[in-house]
Amino acid sequence: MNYSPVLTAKSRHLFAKLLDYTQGKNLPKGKSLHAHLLKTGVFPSCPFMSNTLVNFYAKCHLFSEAHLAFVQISYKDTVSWNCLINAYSQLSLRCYSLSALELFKQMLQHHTLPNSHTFAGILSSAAMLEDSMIAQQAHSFVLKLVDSYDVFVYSSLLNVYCKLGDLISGQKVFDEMAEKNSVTWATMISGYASQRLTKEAFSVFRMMTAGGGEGVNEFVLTSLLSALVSSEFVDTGKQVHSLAVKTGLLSIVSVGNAVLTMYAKCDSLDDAVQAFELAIAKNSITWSAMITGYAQGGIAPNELTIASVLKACSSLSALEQGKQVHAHVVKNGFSLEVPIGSSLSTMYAKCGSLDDGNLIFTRMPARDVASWNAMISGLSQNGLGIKALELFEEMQLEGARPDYVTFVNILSACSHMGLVDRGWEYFKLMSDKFGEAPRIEHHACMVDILGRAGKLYEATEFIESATIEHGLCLWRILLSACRNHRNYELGAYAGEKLMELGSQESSAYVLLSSIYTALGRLHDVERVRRIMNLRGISKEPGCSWIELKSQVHVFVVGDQLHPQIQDVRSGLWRLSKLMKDEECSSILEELV
DNA sequence: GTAGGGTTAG
Repeated sequence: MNYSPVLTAKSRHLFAKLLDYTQGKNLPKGKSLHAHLLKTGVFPSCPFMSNTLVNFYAKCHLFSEAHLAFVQISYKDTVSWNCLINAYSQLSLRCYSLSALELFKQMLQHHTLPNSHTFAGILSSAAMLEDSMIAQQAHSFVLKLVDSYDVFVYSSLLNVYCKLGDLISGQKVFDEMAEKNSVTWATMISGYASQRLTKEAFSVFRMMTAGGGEGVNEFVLTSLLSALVSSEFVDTGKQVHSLAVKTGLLSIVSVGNAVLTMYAKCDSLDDAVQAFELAIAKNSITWSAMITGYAQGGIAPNELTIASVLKACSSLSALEQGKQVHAHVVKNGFSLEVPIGSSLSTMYAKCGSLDDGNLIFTRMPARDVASWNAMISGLSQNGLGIKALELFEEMQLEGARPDYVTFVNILSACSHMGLVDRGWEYFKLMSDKFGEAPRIEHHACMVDILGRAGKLYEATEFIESATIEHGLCLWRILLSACRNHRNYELGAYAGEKLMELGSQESSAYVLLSSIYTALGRLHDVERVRRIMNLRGISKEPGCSWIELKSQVHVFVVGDQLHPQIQDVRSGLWRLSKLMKDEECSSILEELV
């Protein structure tokens, strides 16, 4: 069946909607439009509607859906292939770059002619893989198939040569380009910067700004700043810094980070610290840069700075960097008093290095409540709940006064170990002995304790008698517990409460509708879905990643793409079987 | 009518 290339007014309207959903990553609406297009036969026979659908799933990061839609398209044209190839190459992960190249091979085998859009993606995959063979092959393809000097393709080509360290070829491509834009300039500058060719990087920048400062953006500035790598450039660095202020670009986090790093590399640690303290936006890179700056600078920061850097290490679980700071503490002869001792033990405990944390903790001349809390929570989170409770007793013997955080920690320890009575005991002790009114966190812990232990009606009664605001999260915890214990009636009750209270969490709605499905109440399933749509709540695809040998592996729900996905699945199956005996398989069942 | 390129740390 061939589809007429001319769209009716109605189809044109639907097409505009699909584009709209793609931009807004509106998964539920896009999916229901997909179903409609399938019913009317527009998908998979209408080429550009189908291509847009592939792109829609790719933009929503549902790659298996995108792949499936792509496979189903009746007549795959160049754009169909490009949608999928570029979706993979944009992920900037080695395994997906390989998938992009594999698709390109298949595209050629299907006698589909690639065009400039194809090469933009293929070249960025080649850059990701730092594969010079692929780069050269793609280059000769470009010379044959892309007639004009397409600025996208040539920027990618320039980029791949820069990544390979071949600045001769890079400069040649750069010179040949008829049209240059900010991306081109930034790429050329960063190419020279990465080879520590500071003079060349700056001469490119001067060429760029010769006709006024147009086109200077955050990419250009960060690239330029990265070229300033030693103290001889500190004055130049200050000029670039002031340019960043003048243009207002300093408020962008990447620019702020680059300024900080520049000062640290130019041995101007005071300026780096000032840049850090004045930074409007900070992220993990900011902290990382500051820590490295201290580590390389050899200048001893004061106690409070060390403490705040250690705190950053804790929240980022940055054990290696935390150790670097510890080395500084030792080298510069700081004592283990508060705040340094406290933040050090906290850092080790939060990073899961309990023995080191405990060592610091016991050596401290005096401990503040934060160090007690950190050790207690470290023990509890690493499966040593009994030890956590013992430490709580020890804390009281030493005369330290527990605060509300302490109680959150010991209640969650009780929850992990299934200690219902102890939980109640501590919950009451909190107000009776220490005059601390239980907060929402403590209520949440209690619901969790009761829920895990299967005391679902007691938990319900607890929630309904609680005189505390934000009861929403309590019902949410109960709902999960009901699902785990397969008490669907009570689960439906909790779910209805959540909807009534106007929960915005997609997972609550999904759970509730799955409970109604299990109960066979299909019109209720429909009702929940309707309310969810009405309130504009969409289900974000679950995504997780781990780092192995400096390579990040990403997994999305329904993933078919990871090269070892079969091994991962069979591994999960094995684990699930093992866990069946332990009666906790419900968590894994959803994964497999 | 649908698809594309670049930066900062370690």
